[in-house]
Amino acid sequence: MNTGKGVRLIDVARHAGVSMKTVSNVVHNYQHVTPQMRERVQEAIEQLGYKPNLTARRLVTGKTGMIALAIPEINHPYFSTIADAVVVAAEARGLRVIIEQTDGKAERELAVLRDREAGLVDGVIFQPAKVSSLEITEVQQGTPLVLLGEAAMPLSVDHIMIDNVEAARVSVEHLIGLGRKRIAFLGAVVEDKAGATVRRLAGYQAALEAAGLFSDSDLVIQVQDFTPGAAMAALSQAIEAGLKFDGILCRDDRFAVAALQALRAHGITVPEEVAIIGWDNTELAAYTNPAASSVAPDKTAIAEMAVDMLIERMNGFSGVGRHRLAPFSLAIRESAPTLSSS
Amino acid sequence: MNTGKGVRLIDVARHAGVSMKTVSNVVHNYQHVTPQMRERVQEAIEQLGYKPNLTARRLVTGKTGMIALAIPEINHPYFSTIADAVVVAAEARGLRVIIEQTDGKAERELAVLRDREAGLVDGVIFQPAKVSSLEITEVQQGTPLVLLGEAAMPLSVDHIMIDNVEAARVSVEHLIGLGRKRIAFLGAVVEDKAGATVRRLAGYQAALEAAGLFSDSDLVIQVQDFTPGAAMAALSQAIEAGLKFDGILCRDDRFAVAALQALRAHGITVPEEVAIIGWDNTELAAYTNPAASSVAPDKTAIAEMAVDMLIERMNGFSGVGRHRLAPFSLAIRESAPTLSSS
DNA sequence: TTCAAAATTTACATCGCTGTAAAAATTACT
DNA sequence: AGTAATTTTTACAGCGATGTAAATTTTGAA
Repeated sequence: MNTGKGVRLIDVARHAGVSMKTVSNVVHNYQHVTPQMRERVQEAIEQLGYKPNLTARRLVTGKTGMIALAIPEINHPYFSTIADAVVVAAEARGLRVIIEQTDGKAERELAVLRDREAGLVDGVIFQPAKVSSLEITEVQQGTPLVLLGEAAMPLSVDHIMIDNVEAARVSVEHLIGLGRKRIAFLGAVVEDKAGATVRRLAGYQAALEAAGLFSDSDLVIQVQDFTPGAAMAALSQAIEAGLKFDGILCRDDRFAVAALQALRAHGITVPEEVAIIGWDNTELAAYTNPAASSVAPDKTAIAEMAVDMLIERMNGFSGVGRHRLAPFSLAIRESAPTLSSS
Repeated sequence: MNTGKGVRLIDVARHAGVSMKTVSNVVHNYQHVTPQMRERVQEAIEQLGYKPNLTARRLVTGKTGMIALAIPEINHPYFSTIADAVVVAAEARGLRVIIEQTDGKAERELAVLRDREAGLVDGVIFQPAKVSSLEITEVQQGTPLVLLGEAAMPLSVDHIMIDNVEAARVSVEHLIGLGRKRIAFLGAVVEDKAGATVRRLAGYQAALEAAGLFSDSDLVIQVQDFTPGAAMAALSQAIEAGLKFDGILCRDDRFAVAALQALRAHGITVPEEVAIIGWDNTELAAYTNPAASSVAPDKTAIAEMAVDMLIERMNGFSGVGRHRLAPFSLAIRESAPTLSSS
């Protein structure tokens, strides 16, 4: 009998008077096992309370059954929803998820890719914030990888995002449909050089031009960083400097919340005087006052596409990077309602 | 040379012309290695790009270096903050975290407890919602476990929460200090039988009685479930039934948001006519309009206490369950400001 | 009944690393 | 210099499961 704490395969085998491999076959539901043998082994398993040791199994198979999800911060309404969706999607496919926070720091993002210790996970889903496409290709070691978001998308790596240009276009179109003529963009974040901002601005401008509206660069409001405080300060300053506008497309829901606060502080009504659309459709948007309309990426779809693509890679697919667009919609709420109720 | 993909310890050993154990010693910074030997091995490690295989290491040591955090849902502002804090605390102590969502289902909660035997993680931090103290003791088999929250706290298991009675008392005291006389509690959730509600109600009542106020059971508002919608419906119904009150202590921030919406829908001003205090001090509370005061559990402290207690258990401590109270404060915002600004 | 083919079961090497105990090299002390 | 004490390095047996190939039993056809 085994002296340690755990019951091993060999303990079960001896107890049932069979070989280890037969027990293993029963555990794995291997088809060529006679019913009576299966029953005998099953009984031994239950009597001894045997639980397979995953670590040992992994050492032999070389698979961990785990994937990593690396995101800037868990404690962010968008990312926590993505994390939720990825965990659910992975679980449905028999995988477990380790969540890694990069804090949006380049160094930590690289650490995720470099994979200091091998064999922790079979693959990685990664939403970068700082690291460039080039750095990713240089550092990536052959561990299956799927990228999320707009920050980096090297041609060689699988990647998923929503069509930001189109989403921005649709949003601005919605504002125009409400009769708005001077629509601002909050905001162009200084540290976000190559990412979402450019695409969203492109869609923003395209919609304006398509409607024959003048796109005034003063209406593109610069924000120092990603905090709501910075957005509120930037917008307040613009208002106080005399900027006039009747609609705002916000870079994310936190900025939308900041915009609501800034407008309220200046006695400007929403949506009467200014209509607002946020981005990400997080819980925040539903709970503000007034509730905020928001671009709604299909987070479940993103997660499922990501996990599926990752599994294909883990199963040996090695084609060039696939770049997919996930669906999105526009969640309509009070801050930029439909025309009928406006 | 190794035919497979990974460079192994033995490959490094041969390359450097030393034994495997010496390489292992260098990797582990074992002190009794001569500097020149260390350098020689280090060079081989770098030349070959060796990464230790965690799975193999685990099989030998029996430690995984990972802990599980089991919570009802990641995508909830309170739990995502806790998750954040636990990940940070664990990482600072050299541990990685697997996050498991139980969806608040008893079945999944039990699965979490049973699962540990499989050697996936070295310990579990678990915030139960449904499972009883008895069930936990029955299923738990000596694997390190630390419980969070108010739902279950078997004597035999380590446990952390804030002093709910005291927190409720302080909150109601604050409302009384603002001159409020009829203070409601939103809400007593039907399915939460033995948990937080009882404690918070006790503190609520204690504060009322200490101030010589009548505690009217009509002011304890029943809510069907934990969704904001249910809370909003319950409060709206109470208002329409003619219930009068000038302050509300809410069970959590989502309820506080719901209360704000219900009051607004009925044209009742906050904080002038009704002052509101939420619970958990999540991001939501800061972003509502008006911003909501909220009971603020010290989430960092909770996470650090939990990880530290778990590590002690993992290191062999086997005393009786320790029950600790984590600090909390009252985050004051517009919905129930300080007297001077009210 | 006999023998080849197919279905079950077995024995054991192997995955990559670490712990142990022993060997070798170095240092310290008469 | 000679021997004991100490430090450094080595050899190799596991950790607990699975994959392979061989051994055994069962089945089917002649």
